[in-house]
Amino acid sequence: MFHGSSRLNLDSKGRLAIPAKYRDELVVSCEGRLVVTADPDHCLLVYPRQEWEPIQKKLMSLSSFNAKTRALQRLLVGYAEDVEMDGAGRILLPGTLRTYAGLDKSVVIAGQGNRLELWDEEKWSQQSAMVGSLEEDMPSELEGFSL
Amino acid sequence: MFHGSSRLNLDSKGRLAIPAKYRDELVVSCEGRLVVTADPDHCLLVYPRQEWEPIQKKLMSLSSFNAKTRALQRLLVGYAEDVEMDGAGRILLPGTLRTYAGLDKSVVIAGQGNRLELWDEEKWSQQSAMVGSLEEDMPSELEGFSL
DNA sequence: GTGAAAAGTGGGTAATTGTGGGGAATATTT
DNA sequence: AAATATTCCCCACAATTACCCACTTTTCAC
Repeated sequence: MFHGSSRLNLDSKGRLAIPAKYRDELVVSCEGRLVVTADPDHCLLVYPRQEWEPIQKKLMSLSSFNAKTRALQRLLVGYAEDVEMDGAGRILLPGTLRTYAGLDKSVVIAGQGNRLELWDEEKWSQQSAMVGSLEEDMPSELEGFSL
Repeated sequence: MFHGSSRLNLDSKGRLAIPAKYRDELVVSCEGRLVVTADPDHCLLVYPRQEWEPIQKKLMSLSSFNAKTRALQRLLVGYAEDVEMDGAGRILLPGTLRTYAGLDKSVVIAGQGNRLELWDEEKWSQQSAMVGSLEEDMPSELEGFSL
């Protein structure tokens, strides 16, 4: 399970050096074979390959006759790219994904359980600020849940 | 299962170079024999031939006494064309289909499980943006589903 | 503090992939 | 039958990517 975040830079070729704290786990769990895809909130999701596969399967098994579902399938599956870590523990982020998430240089990588998330630094700050007032409009799932 | 997308150009003759990452799979699964057809969302669908056949069978087995069904049959089956990859891994897109999907030069090809989708670049961006507010009106199928 | 190891950074080169077009062969139209 | 357009097969150039090596900075042990 991934957690914690780091601020780091993409290099001039659009490569991302995976922080050492995640690297070992990734090598063990999937030999550096990852899937990167787009998230509706305009960040990128990074999964070990075998974590991703059931998700894609599930997604594509949904009915095609609902516009929201189709849009979700197209986004998540359509953007999902296989990538592999190079000898130095880096991955090359495909241009389409970099564009989608507005990543240029300064990014934040954050562990989120079974996946990592990749944010443009600016967007990450806004996102952090957005939690705001937790009191209102919390979904009912959270009834009785305490931190 | 296909996934991931590329931005590429049709050449002046209306040919599409299938990206290398899909090419091998297509050669293995159907020796480059494909079926291209129209999608209600004004993109094109590209199936390996043996993936398409059961879909067409299923479609034509539906009752003809429903206007929506008839429209769907006419679109999908009526536009379906056989195409083959040439030596360089390219397919020639029939003019009718190119017109239907509004493809001129800049297109996006996206893997969607058992098929590929072909979009005019502009339309693809709009489509990506459409996921928008995930919170509202998600189909009940997605209850309890998490990424 | 000093040295050794690990992590982060940058770039060169070769191979693969994407793109464009020439021209022969085939089909379509007049 | 001639003229026109379409499709196919080929080659050539351009762009991108994979793979490798080298250097700098940080971290940690002693």
